[in-house]
Amino acid sequence: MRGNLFAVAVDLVVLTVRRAELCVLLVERGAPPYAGSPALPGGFVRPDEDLVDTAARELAELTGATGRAVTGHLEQLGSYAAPDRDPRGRVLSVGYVAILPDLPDLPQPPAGSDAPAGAWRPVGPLLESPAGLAFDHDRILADGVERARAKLEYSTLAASFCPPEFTVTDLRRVYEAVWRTTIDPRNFSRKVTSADGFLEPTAALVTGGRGRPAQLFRRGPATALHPPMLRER
Amino acid sequence: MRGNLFAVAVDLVVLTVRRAELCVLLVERGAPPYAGSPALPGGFVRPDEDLVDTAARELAELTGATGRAVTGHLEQLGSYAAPDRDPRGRVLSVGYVAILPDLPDLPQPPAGSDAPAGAWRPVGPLLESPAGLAFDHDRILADGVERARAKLEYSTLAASFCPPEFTVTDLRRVYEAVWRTTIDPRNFSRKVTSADGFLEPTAALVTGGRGRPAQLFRRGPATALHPPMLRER
DNA sequence: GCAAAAGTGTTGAGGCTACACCCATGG
DNA sequence: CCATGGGTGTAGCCTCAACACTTTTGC
Repeated sequence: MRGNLFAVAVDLVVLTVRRAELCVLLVERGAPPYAGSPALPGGFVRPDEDLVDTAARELAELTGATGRAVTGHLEQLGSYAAPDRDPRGRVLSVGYVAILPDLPDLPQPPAGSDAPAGAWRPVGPLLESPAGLAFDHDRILADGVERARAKLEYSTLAASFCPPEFTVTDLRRVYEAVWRTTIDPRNFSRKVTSADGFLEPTAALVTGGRGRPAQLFRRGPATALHPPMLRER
Repeated sequence: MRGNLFAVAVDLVVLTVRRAELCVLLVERGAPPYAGSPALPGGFVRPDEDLVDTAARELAELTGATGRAVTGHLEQLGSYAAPDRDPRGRVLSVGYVAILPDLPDLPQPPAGSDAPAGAWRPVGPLLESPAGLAFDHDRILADGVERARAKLEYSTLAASFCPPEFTVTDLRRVYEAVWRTTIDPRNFSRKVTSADGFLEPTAALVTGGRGRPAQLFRRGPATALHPPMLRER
């Protein structure tokens, strides 16, 4: 074994859709380096943790997920270990992407936690003028967003942005927000309801809005989407 | 910064196609743990290296790439850090996938190197009865092969398995070997030659085989493949 | 000539886009 | 009644799988 050792951290790209925009959860750094700068939430891997355990623990701390099973998605994005990425020394950061439904009560820090409050920020401005985030988090964020955009095409990941029960329009708004595009509602509806295992109808309808009530769906067992949803080129 | 530190290694899944089979480059471990077992080639990250630099250095040592620019592909696969994956202590391994054309002179160790000789092994038996490899390399291998299989669908990665100039049949044999399937040669030819930026024709033809001589191509500038190549389901 | 491999033409099935049209609700 | 959003029908376009057919070589 060699003498050059690394601290290993996990940083999270937590994504959701709020008000028709793709948003990421950022925290403000309280200590140097980059004190006061916005950053991706993260922390060091503990002695007996595997990477995904660290990611899940961090996510639970952020969302205050005590018991409430968050219906989201969590996957490894990649590792970042440029020699000068952290002035304190050699730190390898493993990025994870988390997808959550829009939980209205999320940005409140759990009472008694030492974690700083997180805040949802639209990703658009962050990606266009990437000057703000600490460390190399601008790049991790960009890679995470690109991963999510790509996976909408050929997987059922979009349902992870939605609450347990949702309408076809809710799902379409996810695609439109993440891809920053518009999709024909009628063709979209036909496509996702006929894709095997994507959506399972419930008995309920949504009333209260204008217009005809919409069918409510739960996500089905499929994870891959065949044929894929096509993004415009 | 915390006191629990990791050694960080890079392990390579080096893939090629030989005799119509997808093969991986394995080495034999010379020292404990797992002395004598086959393993993925790899090594520790040096103090001033970024991860991809370590991967490229390891690959160059394996291929004896002194000057000869290898035309292949190298990309990060993911990180593996289960607490008990290495009996010596806490080791995080970053997997990389490398794609090379079939270089007939590869398994010879470069003279004077301390690296053990690598040997090409077909991946089929390794994936079907995964008992042989050291550490968690069976899983890293499986993940690397799955990455390569998936990327053939929507990228021009297959050309990285070929020498600088190749025929449409060479390219088709790559798909057939990696996917373990058969593809109609006539439809395949039309598809890849009409895909924008995938193949650039050269003036040369290949003679010497039976049948009509084939057009030689170089790889074009495209990296994405639209529309994708479809795998049977 | 014959086998083998490269490459072109054609046809039918199915997915996609675009849009006309109908359904069900709130005001 | 009418605006609004949910959902179905359908026509034209494009891609794909399948396969007949032509081209060009080695033997």
